Amino acid sequence: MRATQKGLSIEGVQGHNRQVILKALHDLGTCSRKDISVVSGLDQATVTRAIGPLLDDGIVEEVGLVKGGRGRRSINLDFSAGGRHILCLRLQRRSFSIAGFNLRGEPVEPEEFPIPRGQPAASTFSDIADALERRVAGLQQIDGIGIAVPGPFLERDERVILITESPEWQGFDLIPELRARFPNIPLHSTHDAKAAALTEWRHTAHKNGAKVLLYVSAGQGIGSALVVGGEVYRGALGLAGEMGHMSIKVDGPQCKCGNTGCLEIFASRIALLRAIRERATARLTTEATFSDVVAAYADSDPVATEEVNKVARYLAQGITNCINFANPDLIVIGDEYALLGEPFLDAIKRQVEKAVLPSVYRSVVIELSNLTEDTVLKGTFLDVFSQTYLGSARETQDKATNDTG
Amino acid sequence: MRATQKGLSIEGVQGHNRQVILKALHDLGTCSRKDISVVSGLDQATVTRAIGPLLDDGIVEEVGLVKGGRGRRSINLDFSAGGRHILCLRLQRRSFSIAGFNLRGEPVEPEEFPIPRGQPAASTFSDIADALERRVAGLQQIDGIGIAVPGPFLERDERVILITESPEWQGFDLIPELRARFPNIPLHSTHDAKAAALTEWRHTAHKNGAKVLLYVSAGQGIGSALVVGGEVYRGALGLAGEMGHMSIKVDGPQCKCGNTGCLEIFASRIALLRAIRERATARLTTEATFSDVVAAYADSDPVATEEVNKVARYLAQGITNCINFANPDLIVIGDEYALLGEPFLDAIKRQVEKAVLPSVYRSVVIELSNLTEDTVLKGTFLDVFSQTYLGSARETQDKATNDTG
DNA sequence: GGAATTGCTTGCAGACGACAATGAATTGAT
DNA sequence: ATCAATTCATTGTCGTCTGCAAGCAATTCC
Repeated sequence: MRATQKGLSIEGVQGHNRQVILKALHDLGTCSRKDISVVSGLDQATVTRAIGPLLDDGIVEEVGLVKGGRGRRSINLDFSAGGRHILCLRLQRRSFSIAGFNLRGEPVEPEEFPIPRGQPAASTFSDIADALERRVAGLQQIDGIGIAVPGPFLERDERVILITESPEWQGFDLIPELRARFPNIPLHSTHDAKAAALTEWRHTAHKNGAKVLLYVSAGQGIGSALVVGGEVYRGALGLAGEMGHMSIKVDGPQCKCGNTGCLEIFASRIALLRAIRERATARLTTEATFSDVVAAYADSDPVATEEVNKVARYLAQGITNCINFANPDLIVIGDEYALLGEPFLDAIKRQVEKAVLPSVYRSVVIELSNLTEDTVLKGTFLDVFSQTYLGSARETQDKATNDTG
Repeated sequence: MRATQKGLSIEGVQGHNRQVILKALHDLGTCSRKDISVVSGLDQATVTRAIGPLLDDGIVEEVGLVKGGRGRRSINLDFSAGGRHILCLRLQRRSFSIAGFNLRGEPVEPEEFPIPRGQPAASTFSDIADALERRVAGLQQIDGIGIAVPGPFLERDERVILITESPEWQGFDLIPELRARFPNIPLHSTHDAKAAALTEWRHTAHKNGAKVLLYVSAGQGIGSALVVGGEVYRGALGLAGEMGHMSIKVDGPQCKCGNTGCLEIFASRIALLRAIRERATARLTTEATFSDVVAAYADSDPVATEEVNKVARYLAQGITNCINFANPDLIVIGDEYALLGEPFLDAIKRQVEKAVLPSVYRSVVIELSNLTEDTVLKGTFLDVFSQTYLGSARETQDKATNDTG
């Protein structure tokens, strides 16, 4: 961190305050100039003057008058619903999803495309690029493209370094290729768990007043992300959050990553299904899917209960470790495992309660995600949106700041 | 994080830029107005105008002319060496240390006082308060007091929640008591590993260009702290960094903290000595101390080598987990274990190399601390200094901002 | 000793936000 | 129905602060 913080010139103040105002609008949602004035501490006049150009630029719009109260009704503001959009792509192992988002974060025509098994990266890339291209043509103005990729993702180099079970992408530089394809649109990439965490922050943590959110994405793999004060913690290379590869057993089995006893070996969906299929019963056969297990667990099937509880035990150990290291005050468990429901959550909570100091346990809330939208896609939008409009600098301070003023 | 960022008034700009300038001076060390102008991006004139009051207030002083070069010699600036001081206290289990620091971070007459074994907290408190009182009387002006405490420390409540092996302090509210004793001096408390990490950041990380430092304090206990861009990561309650209580063995022995298989059970000095004493030899008897082990390890004593290597294996596991979760680019191992030297470090590095992905291993530097000063005391100073002069807000934004302008 | 160089300081003008006053829209009491 | 009261938004004025440019200071090189 050599670069010292830059000083603020008098011109810089306006830009700074514009970002403050947009952040306030983003936090508050639909609100009046007065509201923004109050939370930002800026004068009403200053807010009015700052909003002006934002209206002209189609970033913010007036959305009618507020209802109740005495006196003049305030004019509600919100981010513009038309015109400017951010285009988001979520890459998964077997499919990819695309949606446009208006500046309010409302998705426009989300679509999902399958990726044929074993299809080479170049073909998939071509499918993706074509789908994006169609969207670019269809939307009025694209202010940014966001891409969420699975697995350990070296943000610095914008390269996925290992997608377990999916070697196709190895060596294919997706992000730079896409950037070359859309050279005029700022393109941001992120890790899917980090994106989902951001959505969870916005919808859950923020209203609880949480300061540090640990999001655990539990499903095929075990990923996680830490959100501190609204910003995702990325680490030096953007690799932070590989909770699945924290060992919970120093002398445990070898993992593909090189480590031994990784949480993922014990607690991923793959591990759970393997364990259950080994004990195949009439209900849960050797062909049992995760949905089958969810249903069986809900019905208190003994094998499902036992194996899911084992997973809960392991996951709780991983969570306990993260609590001791990162001290979050909210933990949200998302992805497929959220489907296991409250009994699963309770099993985790009971174990965590045993394993951390009482004063710490009291200070942390553990929940299952209950969002229905695609949190990864939405989080990808939030990431691009923050960087584009709210000035969340993610080090690579583009010199070509797109002139919003 | 309900509070939205505050906007900047035109007057606020000056204050903001003053902090930017002081940060630049803090980062650069002795330097000229021109140097500050360059790194901060502010006009030389602005720097000159900002420095004026700082000189008057005795925060900064001119320290002679710079040597080489053509043209007019620049006037070197540095923080003032006299006048203003910060008083720091480091509380340990068996002793406490006190030192004044001038604003350059140079300690003034460090002293260490023993804490008699079993002495009740009230008596120790009285000793501490008296010793501080003498310093307050002796130094010209005290701008702040910093206190570093060992063990899990609930910063929000300013209470130590569990000092292993030292129950005396349990229930005694040291920090509030001290604050009551020195009501006119801002008092800041921190966890010792976090303080040491700050010192390590300043002396090691900063010049390597590291972005995320993981400091591991390995000795009687295993603590740690993460420093991100110069700021210590504290978590929601200030409890972050309890690496010693991350489990490396889900089915391991029970720890006092409630968890099972905590790293501290396997890798603390206490564990190491117990293991060695159980295998007592002529050289390493049942009375062997840590120093004995260090000496024996240096001489390649087989028992010492074997047991220390075991500890290295465990510690490496903990470090690996932290790498996967926090993705630091520099790891410094400090406290007593640093005395074990390069062979110990190499053992750790070999193990970590096996357990993390190659591209990750290449991106992280692992070192032993080689600082000779008391890093905790110095870090306590840095913490208070940052909050007092550089505006590092640690949430509790005192309304009574002491007027430095 | 003068030109060139480099760093610090001063004069001036422009930008911007706070404050106060005005305008706009609405409620409720007379 | 009309007028005070209320509340939000907008406009005018003023003071502050920074950047720019010129000037001053100190030093080297010719």
